Amino acid sequence: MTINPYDGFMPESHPAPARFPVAVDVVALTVFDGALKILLITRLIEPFRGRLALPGGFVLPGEDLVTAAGRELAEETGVGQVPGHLEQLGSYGPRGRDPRGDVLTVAHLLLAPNFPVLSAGSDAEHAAWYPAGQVLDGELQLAFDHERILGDALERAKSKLEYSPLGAAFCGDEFTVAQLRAVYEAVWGTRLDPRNFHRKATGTPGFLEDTGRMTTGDAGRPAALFRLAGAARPAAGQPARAVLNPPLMRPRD
Amino acid sequence: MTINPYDGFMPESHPAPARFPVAVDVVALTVFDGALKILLITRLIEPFRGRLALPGGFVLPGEDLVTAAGRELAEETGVGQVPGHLEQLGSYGPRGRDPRGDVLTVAHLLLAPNFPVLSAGSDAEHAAWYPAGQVLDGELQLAFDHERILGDALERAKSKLEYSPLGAAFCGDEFTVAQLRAVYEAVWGTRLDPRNFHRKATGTPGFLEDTGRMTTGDAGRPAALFRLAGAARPAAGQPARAVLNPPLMRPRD
DNA sequence: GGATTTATCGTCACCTTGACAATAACTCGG
DNA sequence: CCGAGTTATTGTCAAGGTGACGATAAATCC
Repeated sequence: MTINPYDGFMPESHPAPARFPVAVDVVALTVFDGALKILLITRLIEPFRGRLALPGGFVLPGEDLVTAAGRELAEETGVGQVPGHLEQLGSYGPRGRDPRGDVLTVAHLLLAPNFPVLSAGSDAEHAAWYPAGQVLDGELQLAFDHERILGDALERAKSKLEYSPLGAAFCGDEFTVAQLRAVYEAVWGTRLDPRNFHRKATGTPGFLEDTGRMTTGDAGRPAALFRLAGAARPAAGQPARAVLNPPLMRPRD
Repeated sequence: MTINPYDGFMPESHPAPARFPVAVDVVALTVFDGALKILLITRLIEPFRGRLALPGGFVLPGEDLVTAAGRELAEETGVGQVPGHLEQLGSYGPRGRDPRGDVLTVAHLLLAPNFPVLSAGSDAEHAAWYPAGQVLDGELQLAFDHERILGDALERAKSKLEYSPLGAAFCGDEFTVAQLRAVYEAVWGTRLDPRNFHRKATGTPGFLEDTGRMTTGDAGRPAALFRLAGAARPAAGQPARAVLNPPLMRPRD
């Protein structure tokens, strides 16, 4: 009699389920210096030693997917807590993506304000922000199928900005309309008319909430500080929030 | 010395990755009799014996996710080939969704024309179409976390109709504007003005293509038959197609 | 043949958007 | 302190899309 905690998976005439290593990867995006940045680590072990890769790792027994994604992020950047909006992107594999064998990976998308990355201290890898454009241009090559995942992540991010308030996830708690616009411009890779953007952002009910405070010290006229309105703020981790309706469409050509 | 084909996953100081059974589930949707239907099987084995569930099963060694989803669909319905648009929905678990232990499941979404289901012949389960509304109303209870998955699938389907041409995936190769409208009405659960829908559907460049043929025999004036335009047709399985721009938004209240 | 049914074309008021003018309110360099 | 420069914000206007709904076309049903 073998000892098998999963005997229950083998009722009459059913084959035992195959078991796969399951990984989580995180496409962490942020915006600063007017450009969209992605968090990448330099692999110090084979395979793809020396190559840049998405932060990630294997799901541990007893972990859920989001838990594992948050843990990997924390381990490889030194942040104490997930600093923005984390959502599942999609699953890849298990075939043909890891030379060591079949691995299923569940990719996640993090939209966060710029947060400091402790590349020192993490034992295994250097983490740093890289311009997303350099990856797409082929200037930077990623390990595994991470370029494909990044491509999907960028498309998801672009479309999220259209119909959800998640652009604000790139900003801090309080931000100006111009800062929010800079996010849209960086993610979409286009320029937006400041006046029309201002009208749409402030005119959409349930999107922005005026804090009553203003910026000071910057060049030019002070700007009003906004925060995400309560209706648009993510409720305790769960549901991606309601809709920007009608959407704020990115220019198509 | 143990025999372990995945030794490569254990470089210095890294723990061996946990391995999970990986399942695929399929939320297959179709529209007929003016209502949105979902394909469900009656479970003949524990757990949840006798309960309705999404068709699905474990990923076999050497399979990819979509492959496995297509195979399960074929096994449990008798169809020879995936009859519509199949895409990944998202992954659930691995914790707390199967009483036998941790199982990761990758849910898929199938949007298909009504196809006949061979409930006889499949050895393990009865498959049949059920009104999606009955599940949401609580009249039908599903096994595992399948109600949650169904909820996510319906939301995805609703939003896909807004900005993608995939509503046509519910229709056959050729269809009338009214048939397409019936799809939208069933999925969204709303009535749409036939005249405005007609204007939008036929007026959107790259969406519909007039076949030149007409319906005959039905009550009322004959309708023109359309097909999905080349630009909107899915190219050889891969990319979900371009955008319905501006979108065809569902009425929000 | 007239009633009914369904498809399709038009009209009109309203709203949103893109382009862009005009001010407002600050910093900066002298 | 002053004008120049910079950024924020408020408007204006025309074009295009949408919702509501009238009118007509072309079949089936009795």
